[in-house]
Amino acid sequence: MSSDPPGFELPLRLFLGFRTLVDELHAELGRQGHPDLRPMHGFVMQAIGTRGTTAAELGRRLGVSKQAAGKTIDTLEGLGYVERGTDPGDARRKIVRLSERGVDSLVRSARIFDDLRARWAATIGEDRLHALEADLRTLTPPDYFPLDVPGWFGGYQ
Amino acid sequence: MSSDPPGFELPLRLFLGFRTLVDELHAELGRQGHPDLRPMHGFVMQAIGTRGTTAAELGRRLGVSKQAAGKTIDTLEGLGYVERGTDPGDARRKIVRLSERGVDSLVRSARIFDDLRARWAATIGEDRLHALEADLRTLTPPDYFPLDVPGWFGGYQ
DNA sequence: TACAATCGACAACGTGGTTGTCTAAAATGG
DNA sequence: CCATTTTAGACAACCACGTTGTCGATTGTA
Repeated sequence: MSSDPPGFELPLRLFLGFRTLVDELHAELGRQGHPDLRPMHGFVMQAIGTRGTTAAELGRRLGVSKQAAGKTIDTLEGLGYVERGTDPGDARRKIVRLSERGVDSLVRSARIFDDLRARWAATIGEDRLHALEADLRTLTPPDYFPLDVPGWFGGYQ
Repeated sequence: MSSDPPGFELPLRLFLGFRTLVDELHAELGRQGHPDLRPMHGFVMQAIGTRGTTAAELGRRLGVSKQAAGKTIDTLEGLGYVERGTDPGDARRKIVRLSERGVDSLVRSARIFDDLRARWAATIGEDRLHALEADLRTLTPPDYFPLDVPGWFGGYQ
């Protein structure tokens, strides 16, 4: 099929779709009181979850070292999105939990993403969007959540 | 429509699709003699093009400072993928051109991406993949090529 | 009880990004 | 024609995020 698009357009479009959605999310998030959040912060907080976790566990979940996870937690703690506590059953562990502000940002993010999805559905149709999501679900690994994006893309080794 | 997927799945799937394709590209690229290329290098070389460019122009094209573009060129030059030359008509400008090795990596990348696209077409069907590409083309800006990914995602401001 | 494994912290380093400053060369304008 | 502004590239200082290596403290285990 010589009429097929060249293969390099596909990754570019996927990235642009991702970037467009995330940029619009953060523009709106900024208007709603969270101007200092970066794209990766949302993924990290999602990975922390409502039950909390530790730096080492977070690192494993995100595919980065525990030191890198610890630094990111430092940043989020400085911004007021997470809080550190102790584990009564294990003096080594320090539990990281979302603060009220952290939960608020996740709630708003979910709502904004729903709105953005609705706009996409209005543009190409709900059936087409549904098919797009279904196809991507087929083509991508199910439980994969890599968050080493800066290093992965730019190359820290 | 309470049966619609939550909005946050869409950006995640788009990113995973992008990441899956690029990871498989670089795995194969590594087997074909280019093990030290990072994801961003391909985008940068694509932006340099066969006609060559300058650091300042490259920075404008990629949305980063000329200093950042210059550093990336330093890296690619050290890896042997680009070469610096002078501009006979303007002593200030230093033209950056793809080396033979750089062109080879782009040719191989294009072929590998075509193969990966064919595999996706075999999985979900050429018509569905065609629709997916067409929809993404509708939903994303046409001539946008942002390469500040590490900073954009992680946050250098 | 001695030993191994785990957690969190610290240090050193590499890479990519930024801004600011500087010199040289080119474009502009009176 | 010359003075001024603009542009390109190099250099330095700095920040963010990643890595590996090391360490003390705590927990699990043979």
